[in-house]
Amino acid sequence: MLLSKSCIYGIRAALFLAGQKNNDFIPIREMSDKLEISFHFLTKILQHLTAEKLLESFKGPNGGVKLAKPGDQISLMEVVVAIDGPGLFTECALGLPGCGVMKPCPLHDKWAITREAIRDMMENTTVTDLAKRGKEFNLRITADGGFEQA
Amino acid sequence: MLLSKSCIYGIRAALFLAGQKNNDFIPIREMSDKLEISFHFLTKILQHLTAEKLLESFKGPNGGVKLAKPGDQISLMEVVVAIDGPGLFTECALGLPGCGVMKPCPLHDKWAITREAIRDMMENTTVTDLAKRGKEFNLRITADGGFEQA
DNA sequence: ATTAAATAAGACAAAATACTCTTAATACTT
DNA sequence: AAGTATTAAGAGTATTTTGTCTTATTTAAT
Repeated sequence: MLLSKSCIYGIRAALFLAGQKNNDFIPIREMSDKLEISFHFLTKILQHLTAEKLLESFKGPNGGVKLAKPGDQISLMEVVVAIDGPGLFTECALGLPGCGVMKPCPLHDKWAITREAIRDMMENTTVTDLAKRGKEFNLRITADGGFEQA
Repeated sequence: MLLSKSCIYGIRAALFLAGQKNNDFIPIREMSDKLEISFHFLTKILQHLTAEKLLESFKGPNGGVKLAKPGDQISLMEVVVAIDGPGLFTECALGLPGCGVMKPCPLHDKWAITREAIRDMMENTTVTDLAKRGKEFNLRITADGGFEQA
């Protein structure tokens, strides 16, 4: 699997936030309901994204989480790195430590190219890109619903 | 992580076999020693590859495993699919069931392109390709050693 | 036949990941 | 000040993945 489940949940949450009209605090409970993700689990993931400065949170009534900066300045890659770490974009496909141009594995060259394609795609895709697209075509952000229903 | 550890071990074992002079049965113990992989764990993985018809095995003295067909007819993708399943090449990056052109997620189009790049690379790379390259430049197939030392 | 060399199979253990629950802390409302 | 809505934190559980160990089975060599 390319991304961990935590990471996928984090991305879906970020898209949800990027799709909001104005960047108000949204309660995690609302997000967990609409995205069909366990509240406590999602909370932990969002806490982590808050610690990583991608989100801001606020306690108490009218509290919740929101994007810490405009969604068109948050790339997919940032979210992935924040949750799964940078491994996908840096590590050897065969898991050999220190694999690189100096000490490559047989797959190094080919994988380096493919890895860059993944990085390119994720670096050049912002959460706003995806949210806009999602709203325009009512694309799915949950198993069943469309983007707006979420 | 792109590939599971089991899958990585399976690939490294396949490269080891593809790098042999002649396609004789090689004892798993020899492979586990040289590749620095736990014997029993590697055994389980190779049993699986045998069940998937990518390897042949033989019991008893002078037994072991060998490639079931010429290494230039075994793509990296076959090994990956045999161990990790086809998910990497077919599934939605956001894990949404049934994501596709009919019911896409916001990432679908971009991921479909990247996914094809991964597939292309793995479909067009054979274990012999990698083994040849490994032998030519003595590339690493273990954490420390070169290809031949393995 | 006996022994030794090997894979096959499956139980078991450990570690990582995914998920749940409870309690604490914070902030708004009345 | 009290009550309520919310995130924060961390303990606890379940599942999956990874890894170990033991026993059975097959085959060759003597």
